Amino acid sequence: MRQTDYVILGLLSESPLSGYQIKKLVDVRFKFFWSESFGQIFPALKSLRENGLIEEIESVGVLRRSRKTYRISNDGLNALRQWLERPVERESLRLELLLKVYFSNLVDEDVMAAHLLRFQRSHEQVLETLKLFDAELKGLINTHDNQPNVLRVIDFGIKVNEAYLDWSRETLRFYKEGDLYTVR
Amino acid sequence: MRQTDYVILGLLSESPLSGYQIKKLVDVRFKFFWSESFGQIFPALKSLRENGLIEEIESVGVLRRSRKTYRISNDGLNALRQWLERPVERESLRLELLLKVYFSNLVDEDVMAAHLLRFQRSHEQVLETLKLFDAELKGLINTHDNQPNVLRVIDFGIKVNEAYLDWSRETLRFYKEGDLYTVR
DNA sequence: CGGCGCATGTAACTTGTTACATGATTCC
DNA sequence: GGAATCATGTAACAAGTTACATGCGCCG
Repeated sequence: MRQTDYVILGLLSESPLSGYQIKKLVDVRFKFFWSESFGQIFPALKSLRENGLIEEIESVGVLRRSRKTYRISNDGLNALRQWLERPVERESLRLELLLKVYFSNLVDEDVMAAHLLRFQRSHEQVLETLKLFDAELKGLINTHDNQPNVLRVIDFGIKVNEAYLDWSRETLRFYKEGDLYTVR
Repeated sequence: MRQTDYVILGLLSESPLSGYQIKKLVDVRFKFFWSESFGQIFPALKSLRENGLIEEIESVGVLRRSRKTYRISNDGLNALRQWLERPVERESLRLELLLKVYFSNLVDEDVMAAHLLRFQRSHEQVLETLKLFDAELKGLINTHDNQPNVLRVIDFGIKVNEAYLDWSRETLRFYKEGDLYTVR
């Protein structure tokens, strides 16, 4: 079982979904700390189904396009619970930007400032989105029963992105007023 | 050219190193935002050498074990500079823990508290190490000319890990006193 | 009727990890 | 002499991305 499998099981534990919908949900909800591609999702759905952890259901109701909708099975729910209980094994952060900062004595400070500015803008964007989600969720009282968990996840995003922005503002200053540091 | 190639070129731009030493340096200096395995480093060294970006040199001086030492070539230095100037393309964060928090309404709160505690302890450790580095680097005045850049990288680590810890303390409280939230 | 968004899927590729094989050297 | 560490390397595998093929349905 891959991590992708558990992401899928988790999302299906809330409601039945199609592969396409799963991809969209991951892109929206998990954007700042996770990603999945179609190339991972569809094969995973296939194998989950073969192992009886999910089932294909008829898309009832509205006349939908050709869309396969899946729901989680009891076995699937058990597998999900077991995974949730196991200690977290993977955590990865890879920031090319920090590599460039580390070696930045080899390039012009303006170039680095441009890198930093892109980083800053992109995380300002992320932060803004997270704050919107946060406000939205706090607005409606207890619609979903996992709402408080979701708030914890969003709060992580907010705190970390604020730290990113703090750092990038300082670092931008460092590159722009570089002379103050090097010339004394 | 893979990212691994540039990491190697960057480190070799400071001083000649062997594959094993490169691995150790990455583990120590880049630990909190990057990693490389032997399976990436050795093949990369081979191809960098074939393309003339690095050269094998004689391990002069001390009677060393069988160790191949490499130094960067002019072409290598140019390639490194060009990469440093190109916009950052990759940035990835994958936190299984947040996935589990998101779906944590399906498991016991004690289980989640245990996950959180492990996360917290591991990042306390990282933070401590970073603060030691920081103090050490600030102690000696201008030994390396890229020292200020390195301090910027360390500062990133400190800020982000502090944010992690802030969040994990809050979240731990949330799971431990869960009743306050759900029962009202 | 053309383009866009919805929708599923696969193949090729790149990237990254793990396990293993091998052997030298140092330290106790 | 045996364990730990230094050191290089490969093979197999796992994970992840990208590009592509295909086709439906809706809207202007």
